[in-house]
Amino acid sequence: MSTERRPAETPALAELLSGSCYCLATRRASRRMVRLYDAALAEHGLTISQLALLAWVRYLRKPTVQKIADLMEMDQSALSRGLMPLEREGLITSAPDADDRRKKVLALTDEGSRRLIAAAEDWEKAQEEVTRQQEKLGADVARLMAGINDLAKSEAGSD
Amino acid sequence: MSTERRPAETPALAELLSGSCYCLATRRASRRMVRLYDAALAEHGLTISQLALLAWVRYLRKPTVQKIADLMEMDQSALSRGLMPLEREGLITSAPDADDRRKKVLALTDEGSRRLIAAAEDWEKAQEEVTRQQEKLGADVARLMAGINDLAKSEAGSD
DNA sequence: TCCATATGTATGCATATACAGGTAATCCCA
DNA sequence: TGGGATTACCTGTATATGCATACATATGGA
Repeated sequence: MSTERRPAETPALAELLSGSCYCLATRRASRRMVRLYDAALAEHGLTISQLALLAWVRYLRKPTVQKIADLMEMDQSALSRGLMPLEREGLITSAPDADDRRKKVLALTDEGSRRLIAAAEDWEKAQEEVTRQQEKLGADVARLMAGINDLAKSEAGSD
Repeated sequence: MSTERRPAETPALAELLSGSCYCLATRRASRRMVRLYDAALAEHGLTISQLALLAWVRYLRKPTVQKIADLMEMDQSALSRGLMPLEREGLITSAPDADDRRKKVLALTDEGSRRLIAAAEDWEKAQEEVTRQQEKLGADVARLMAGINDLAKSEAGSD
């Protein structure tokens, strides 16, 4: 009954490109955010990921690779690699946990602490800039954040 | 007047880790989405990025690297590299544009077209799965999409 | 026509990320 | 207490991304 149509005209493909793909839309937004925040932090020689990592190390009582990976909802191996430039630059040190020598316990160096504090100020500026953009865009983006936090729900552990 | 406090207790750092960083929240959501969609497409040997790229190549009249990069709001160099595995596997071919030999005009192979169509069905399933999750989460995530599309606004070109 | 400028791609380099597989350390139970 | 199962981490491999830069091609005046 339906008229013949080329597979190309699959509704799915049109939908995919129309901007309604949750994954592509989210990733596009992510790229945009990362560019903005990384630019704001560039003068400190840190990326937003690295800033978050430093912050977790400072925050946790006993920061280990797996612990932080869980909190950031990332693969442990990715986190492990992300550590390297920070150790290389002397912002972080590590040592095996005395209680469980499999675990690698991280710590900020003084320099790491300084960089973290300094960069956090510019992080704040980026954060405020997005807030201002939100105001221009209306309230939708406030709900956006609520939505993202529901969708990417991760129960922040206590330790 | 204010009591002394360690820099560590900078409000900014607490805010950063609390989940209210737009950038980190968006990226976390992105990672989650990509895992979901990539898993759905794995049997076709395609990632969500690659699927989108194939779809654009099929959609545009004269698909070039820069054109698609603009549409996907990505750096041209990233797109250029993303092309390589697809050309290597024979899903895409390329040739210089006769009118402007700087431009690289892309085209799907038959195999590329088949893979695209087949994978689009599983993309649809992932999309539906997210939709179902949204229903469980309430209406917030619908607004999430609206927000994302505002925030990551990109005017889709005509060509 | 010739050069300065602009545009389209590719490459070098660096981080971000995931999955698989390997090793060491721990745990737990028969 | 002797292993098998589990856990924590690392490394190999591959894609995803961006920035700076190098190159070739176009384009537009002078």
